[in-house]
Amino acid sequence: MSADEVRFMEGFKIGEMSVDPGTTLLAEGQESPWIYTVLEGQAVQYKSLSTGRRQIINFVLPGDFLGLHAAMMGEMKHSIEARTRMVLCVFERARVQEVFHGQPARAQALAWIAAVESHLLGETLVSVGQRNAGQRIAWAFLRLWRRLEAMGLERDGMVPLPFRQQDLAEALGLSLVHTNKTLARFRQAGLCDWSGGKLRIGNLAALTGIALVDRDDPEQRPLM
Amino acid sequence: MSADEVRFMEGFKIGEMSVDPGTTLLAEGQESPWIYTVLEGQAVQYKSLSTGRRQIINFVLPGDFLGLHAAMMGEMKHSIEARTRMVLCVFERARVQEVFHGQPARAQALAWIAAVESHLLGETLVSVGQRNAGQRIAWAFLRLWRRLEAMGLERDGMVPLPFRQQDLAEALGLSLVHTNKTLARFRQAGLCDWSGGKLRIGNLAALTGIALVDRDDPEQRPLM
DNA sequence: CGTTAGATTGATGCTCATCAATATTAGTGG
DNA sequence: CCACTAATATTGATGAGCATCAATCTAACG
Repeated sequence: MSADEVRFMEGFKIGEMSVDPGTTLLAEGQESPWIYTVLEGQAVQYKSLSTGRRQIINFVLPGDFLGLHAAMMGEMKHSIEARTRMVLCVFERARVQEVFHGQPARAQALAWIAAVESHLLGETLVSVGQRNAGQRIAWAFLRLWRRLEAMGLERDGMVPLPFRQQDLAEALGLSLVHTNKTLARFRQAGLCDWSGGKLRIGNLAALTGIALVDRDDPEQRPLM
Repeated sequence: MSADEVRFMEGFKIGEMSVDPGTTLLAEGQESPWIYTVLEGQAVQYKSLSTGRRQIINFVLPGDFLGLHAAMMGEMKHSIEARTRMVLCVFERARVQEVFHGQPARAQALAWIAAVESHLLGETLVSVGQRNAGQRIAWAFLRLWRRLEAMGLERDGMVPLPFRQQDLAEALGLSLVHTNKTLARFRQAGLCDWSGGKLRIGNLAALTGIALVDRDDPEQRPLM
């Protein structure tokens, strides 16, 4: 996935950009003239409800492409908010059209990105729809761990995970309190420890066992 | 969306195909040589867990494109099972590559389809993650009603909805029993009546009020 | 050193899952 | 055309998981 995104951006880049934590990169309903890929930093992608609730759709990691909906549909269908300082590659949204005329590899990469996004959302839906709190958290941690490790961000058995418990709760359709208590149980059981913005997996096998309610093989998955 | 799909298929079609209810059109993990668009009939799109549970990812209606994941990623990431007799347009998966070389409109249509799919999955995730049983069902009914009505399938104030309560439950992450009881409440309240494979909306305003916990305007949405 | 964002912990009760029957409908073969 | 079977829908009872409310605690920061 990352390889495709890199291929997509080459020679198409407008510039680089650096933003502070808390910055809203793209806003729901907005017709941003820019789209991005993430070089450094992490963010959350969410949808808001009028009640003030939010559903976090995805955690944004280095290598991710931002603005697919803006690129294809003109406007964003969710918002993206930085959780750390971030460095981004900036592209002009309007020029996405060109890609489909005469740049087949890039066009395909874009469609690929979209297909993978829908695949991952499907997986998330399964988790939120069918699993209990512990299973959802275990699943999310493993998914994040794998991606971050694959990006080479693992150090001393830990990966950077600079989100709030509230973010995780909103990603998994849980309350903050229940998320907190489940995290405490995991920590006590030595399964994993997420604190200070770092995630450490204490017992990979056990955590996998909890998360593995589906038919996926425990091996590395190509799309993560 | 439907318009794009039609554009995608023209002059690319291999043949038509008719299947009986219960047929599995595409199976999770399978590398199908075919992809489809739906001319008639309805189906469910789901992912299975090893526990026997299933998460229904989407209800498939006429006009839908089937096999995006197979087209872009080689293998299906979910299964599709017919719930009625269906008539389908059949295409050769292998030829999807050609689309990106020299058929920009079709390539764009494909990317559009993928983007819309990810958008709709995001909406579903919000529903399952943030709303209670009644809200989820109201939301699902309105979504289905709009699409079916837009397809011209409304008749006598009813649209065909040939799914089981179990299907709806699995789509919304609810138990069959609770779904059934919520449907009974809705029926008694005169909000809507789903029985005999037909959905009738009794009180559109009230149902919308229940479902409308988000910021969407109550008007027709372009992507449905 | 006060202020604020985030994390933690306890108490309470509602929503919803689960178990278990029974009712209904549709489909099938004699 | 009617018993027989299987699939689906319906209803009641029970309790677990989780949301919610309300404090308190910790850490970062100007």
